[in-house]
Amino acid sequence: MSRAERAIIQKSYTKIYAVVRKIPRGRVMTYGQVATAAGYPRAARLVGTALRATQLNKIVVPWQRVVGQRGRNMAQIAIKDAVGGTMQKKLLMKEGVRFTPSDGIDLDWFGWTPRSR
DNA sequence: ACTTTGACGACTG
DNA sequence: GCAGTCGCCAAAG
Repeated sequence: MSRAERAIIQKSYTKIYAVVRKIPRGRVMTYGQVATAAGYPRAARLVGTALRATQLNKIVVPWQRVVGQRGRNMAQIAIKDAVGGTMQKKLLMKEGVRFTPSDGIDLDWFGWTPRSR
């Protein structure tokens, strides 16, 4: 493990990863919800930065379960990061998450919060 | 030390 | 529904 990795992990990212790791299979959380649950109410961007770091540092977290507003997938992730054609949408569908015609997710059904089940 | 950027979100017009 | 603005906090330049 490099110094850079430890440095990043030790910071508040740990809280964010902890939250993400708790998301059950087949459920999703929005960036905003994760930020709030981690203790940063309106820092949705921080979550994005944190998840980005996990990929660069090969940290294992179910990042595909973190989606944008209303469950809408961010276009860039779907296309870009497809390291091997693995898109977030595909991964989620594999877990049983269903998408609306406009690529949205019904958060009332698939959404999850630390205190929901 | 300062500025820009970023897997975002809420609010406004 | 869409475009513009501001807020957040950390990393990168």
